[in-house]
Amino acid sequence: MRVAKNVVEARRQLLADLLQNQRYLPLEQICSRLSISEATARRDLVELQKSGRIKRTPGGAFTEFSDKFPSFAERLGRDSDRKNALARQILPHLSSGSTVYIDGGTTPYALARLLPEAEIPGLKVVTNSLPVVELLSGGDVSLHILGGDLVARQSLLIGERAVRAMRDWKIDVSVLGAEGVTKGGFWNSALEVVALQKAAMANSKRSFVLLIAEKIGHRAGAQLASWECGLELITDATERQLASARIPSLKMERI
Amino acid sequence: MRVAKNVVEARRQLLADLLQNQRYLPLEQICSRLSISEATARRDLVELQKSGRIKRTPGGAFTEFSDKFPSFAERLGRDSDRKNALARQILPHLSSGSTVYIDGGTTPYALARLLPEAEIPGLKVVTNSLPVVELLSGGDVSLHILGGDLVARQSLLIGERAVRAMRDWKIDVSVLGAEGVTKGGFWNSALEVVALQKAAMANSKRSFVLLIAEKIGHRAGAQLASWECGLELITDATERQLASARIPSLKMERI
DNA sequence: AAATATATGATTGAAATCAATCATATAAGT
DNA sequence: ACTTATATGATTGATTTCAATCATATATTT
Repeated sequence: MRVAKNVVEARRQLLADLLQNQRYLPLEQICSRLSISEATARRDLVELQKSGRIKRTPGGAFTEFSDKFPSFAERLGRDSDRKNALARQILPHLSSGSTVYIDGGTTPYALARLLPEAEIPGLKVVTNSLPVVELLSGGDVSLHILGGDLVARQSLLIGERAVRAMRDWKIDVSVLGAEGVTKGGFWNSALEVVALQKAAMANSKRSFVLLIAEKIGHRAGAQLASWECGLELITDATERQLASARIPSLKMERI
Repeated sequence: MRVAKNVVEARRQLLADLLQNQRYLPLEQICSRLSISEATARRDLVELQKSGRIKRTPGGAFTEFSDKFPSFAERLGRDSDRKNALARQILPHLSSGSTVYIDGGTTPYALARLLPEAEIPGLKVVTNSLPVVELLSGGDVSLHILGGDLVARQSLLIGERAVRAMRDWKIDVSVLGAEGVTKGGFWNSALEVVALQKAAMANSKRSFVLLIAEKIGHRAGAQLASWECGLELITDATERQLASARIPSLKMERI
């Protein structure tokens, strides 16, 4: 029987995500996980293959792209030029021998991508982000990982143990991501993420938030910091965008 | 017709490399690229799958993991059948809801490979090994990572912070690797690795060392434990091999 | 040099997979 | 409300894939 178009599309998206995570799924598993018949599964696979999002094999399907940290990889591509530009503003603050904390999230990850070619001698990197670890492992920065609980979909470490591990560090520069900023301060979605970011701020001489223009004026569930906390904003938003969201133009770098 | 062993091994290595690069190859392509019959291709795939270096699909094969951890991947293939067999002895000790610590090293890694299909409900995995993280992330075990300093070549976490993080845990079963065992006890090469393993033992109800027969009688730079520490040996060595190294036959499982 | 072990390709029957077709229930269009 | 379009599950016969078996040539061992 016919079902609503959006239902079909949602299911196919789900299947694509599932395959991103699992890399390969036999047809049988696709059927059982999505509770659909073999015929429908095949039809979905045909469509997803047409749009190039997956590849099929006899008896299953897989994703060509597999970054090990998939949902992360999805978001990664978006606006990556602009994220790079933001991250580049951080580099002057990273002196040789200093310690930088790179937070989870795609924008701070952009900084990690710049580090190998920046060649800052004796730089120590502390992070809770597995993609950052994967990217920098084998390079010549000294790499340190907070412990904690893995949030698989985000591939980052959080939880009480991560916060405790953070307290062990003296950070020179923290680089954080956020969901939005309003005149009330900085916002993020998950409490546990914010808890760790607060710990990072408390242990850092300076803390930066990288934020692309679209996120100006947005707020989310958990407040990271108010404007009085010394958190510094780096954004590519224009003066007008900032003014219209009534962001106080305190410490801030624009590009 | 029989061909030299090294030829076979070289061809299989080539196939593994090919798959690393291509991610997925249909059987037909494998045959033509390596100029081998379907039967031989299948046999090669079976072997490579046994050693965990590839995964098969109907009509082809693909690689599950990136070569991000190269030196690790190198050692991985060797003796993997036997390592799997050793690791399998651990499974009965992992009850649902329990917490297992999986140490760095290729032998404990073999255990991680068994976990997804073992499907132990509510199992918590604590580890200092990034390959283990990579393997299990996205699966349905609850995954926790010790913090610490990354040893790039080994892709594992060590150092004082790792030891401290370990103290936060109550482990049911620790699974450790070692360089050798003598009548004097268990040995490993690096002091820092041993320090972490000792912490693991101290926080575990039971601790196992997986050791393939060749390592019986070897000693290395740092002593992990003497025989009185309750560390349990799981090995595929014969009674004779053990006797000739004068290993006391205390707690021990052989296969 | 002789005996043994084994890697290979070919074959084969069984099982799995595939695309196509069909009836039907329900969404979307009028 | 009525008609049309289509997403779905079931079925089917053709095709593909698989593991097992076998004969043979050549490594390896004795």
